[in-house]
Amino acid sequence: SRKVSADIRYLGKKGRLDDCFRVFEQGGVRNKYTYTNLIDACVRCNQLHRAKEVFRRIREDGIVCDTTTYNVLIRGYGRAGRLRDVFDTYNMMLQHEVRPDEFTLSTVISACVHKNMTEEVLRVFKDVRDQGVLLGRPTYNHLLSVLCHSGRVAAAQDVIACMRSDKIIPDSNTFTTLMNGFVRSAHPEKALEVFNDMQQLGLPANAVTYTSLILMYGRLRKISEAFACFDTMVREGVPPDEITYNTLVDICVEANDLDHAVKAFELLKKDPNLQGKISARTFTALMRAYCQDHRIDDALNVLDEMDKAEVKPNTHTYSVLLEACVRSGHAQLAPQIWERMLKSQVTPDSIVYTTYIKCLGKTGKLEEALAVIEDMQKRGLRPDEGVFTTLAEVCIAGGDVAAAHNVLNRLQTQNFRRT
RNA sequence: AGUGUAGCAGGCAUA
Repeated sequence: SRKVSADIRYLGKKGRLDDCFRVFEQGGVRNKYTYTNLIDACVRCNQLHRAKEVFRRIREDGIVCDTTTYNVLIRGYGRAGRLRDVFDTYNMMLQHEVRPDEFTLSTVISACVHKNMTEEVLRVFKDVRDQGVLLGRPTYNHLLSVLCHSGRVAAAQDVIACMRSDKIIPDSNTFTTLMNGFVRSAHPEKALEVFNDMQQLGLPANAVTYTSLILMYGRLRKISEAFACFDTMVREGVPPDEITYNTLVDICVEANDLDHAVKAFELLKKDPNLQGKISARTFTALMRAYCQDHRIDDALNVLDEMDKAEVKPNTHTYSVLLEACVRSGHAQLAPQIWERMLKSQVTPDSIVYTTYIKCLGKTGKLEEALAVIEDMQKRGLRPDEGVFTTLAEVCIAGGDVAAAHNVLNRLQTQNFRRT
């Protein structure tokens, strides 16, 4: 049983879901461990419908599942953004008298980030605490981050009080987490207050802390303050890391400030700690800056620069480029770029495919666009809702309504809900 | 035995 479970887990992490099922069936061991690992594998491979099916089979087999089984399923729903199912599963768990634990809380929190579901999160927090479970610092930090994100300052203060009564002293990470929550809330400037509190308590700020501050200035469209913050960081002896630079470039792009984006990129090049090593992520950020300015040539130059530096582009690189082609009226360049992508051994994902379909549609290549589905399947990729939706739009724009219907019918057979 | 846990980018949908 242990071996079967371990194999399923290993294969699931590798994305080899069919092998997981094979091992499960052939292993002949059916208990809560093998079942739970199988569900987990389905979730990791984004095959929620199979996860649900396995969960149903547990019951039919008369096996009692435990907290972990529910946690794994909840995580699956959370990743799919299906919040109602998250809480339905949670309630089912309580009904069956399976006790939620720290993992449950943390999983629910992850599911609720970016959604305004703080009441529900607080309820789970209360349930778990009522069980007498002592929570660790990471879980508290996680919880605080969601609360700040939703602007629930008072609730966050209550949680900090709970933390202290559990003898967990808020540390630098706690404060940084609070800042991050606020930066993404409706009131990014609150992050600065937290930063000041932190300084007063004498807690050290690290690269994450300063990067959050930089992001805050970006959100407030204060680019020069963001750069000043970067200078302070360096002066205080906190070495910026790659994410700091990426953030700097990104906020300039958001603010439509190409000059500063280039400046941030130059700063990175000069950083002795990074030794001139520039990742695909960073190059892509710079490309976005040019793309936003409709400077496709310059964006393509960045691609050349990557080749020269022997940095392999990734799927983001190409989706950014292709999207820029659509937006800047250069969709005719797409097939060339696509070939270049394949040549550099980048395996396109659904997002790159969707963007490519947009390009093909814009240049009236309906046939090619429709052929994309087969191309994806040949690669063992399951087209997602975005691919189908875009393809249908392209058909309609091309005046072929029948083809659009066809696409939507296929979408239904693929187990997707139509939106 | 198994699940979660501080900062970054792309299409579609959603507001």
